[in-house]
Amino acid sequence: MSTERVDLAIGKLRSSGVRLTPQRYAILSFLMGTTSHPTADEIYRELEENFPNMSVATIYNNLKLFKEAGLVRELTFGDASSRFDGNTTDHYHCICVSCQRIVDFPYPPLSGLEQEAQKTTGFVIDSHRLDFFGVCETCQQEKN
Amino acid sequence: MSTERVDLAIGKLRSSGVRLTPQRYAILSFLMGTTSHPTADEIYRELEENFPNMSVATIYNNLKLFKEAGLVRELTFGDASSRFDGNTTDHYHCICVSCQRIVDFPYPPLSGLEQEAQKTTGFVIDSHRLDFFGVCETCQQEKN
DNA sequence: CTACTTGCAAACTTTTTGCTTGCGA
DNA sequence: TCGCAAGCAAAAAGTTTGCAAGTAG
Repeated sequence: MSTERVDLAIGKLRSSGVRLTPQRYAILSFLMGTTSHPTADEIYRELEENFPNMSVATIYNNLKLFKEAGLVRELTFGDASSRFDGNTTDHYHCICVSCQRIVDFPYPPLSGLEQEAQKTTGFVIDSHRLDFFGVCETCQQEKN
Repeated sequence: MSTERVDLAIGKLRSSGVRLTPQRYAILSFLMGTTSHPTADEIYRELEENFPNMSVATIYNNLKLFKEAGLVRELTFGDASSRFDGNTTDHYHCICVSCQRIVDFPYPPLSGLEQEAQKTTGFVIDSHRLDFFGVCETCQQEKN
């Protein structure tokens, strides 16, 4: 992918006093350039080659920073570590219960349902998350 | 709440060779009788009074058992430990981003959307989870 | 130059596991 | 009695924190 979106995001960060370091750039650009929804550890191993001395703490620090800046989303499931999604456009997720793969499901947000939930519960809702669980195509074939 | 639903659930368990112990019964009946979506530790502290010697491992073992039997659902969020829901009827959740409270939002399942996701992603979907994030009524008032 | 960041290691939290004793059926 | 379950403690896994040294702006 082009570096444009990454540079734009980094620019946004820098305007609020955040510094640009090679590690930070690498983490963000890896996340924004993949649809694999990696764990912190997967990011760590991916970047290890280029940053042999990088520590996991740096990964976590930056993921937290990106999350707070709204550049990245954290996805958690019961039986595993958090996964991170550098795609913040509208979409939901399908999770394979067999191989844990996460696949994007692009779909317009359920705004009507948010309003419904507001009415029913009295909450002021500002976001929602929808995950589907099932078996991916690859794992379906392996069953044969 | 009445113990009927609990007894029914326990009966279902027992028919598959699972024994009824006082701890097991207490954990399940507490979960089925609350809408507070407690963590394992909260369950532990709640039952501590009646079972001073109970260990956390017992809580976890039983929660796992209940989950596998479909009597209980596990809810996970990024920044905290798992929460457990003894209500397995159709509903979604609203999570307060301020006080972390979880409130049920009864709503018929989005079966149409499951089919849509199947078509788009090639998954065979068998369930989904929908969470709304926002501010609950109590926390809205505290802001004033 | 001076904070912000990194790297490192230790600490912490949550959950799981191994093993012995206890107890439900 | 027999085998599942509880209790206990230690281990595992993921994430956070404190601090010294490095570096971006």
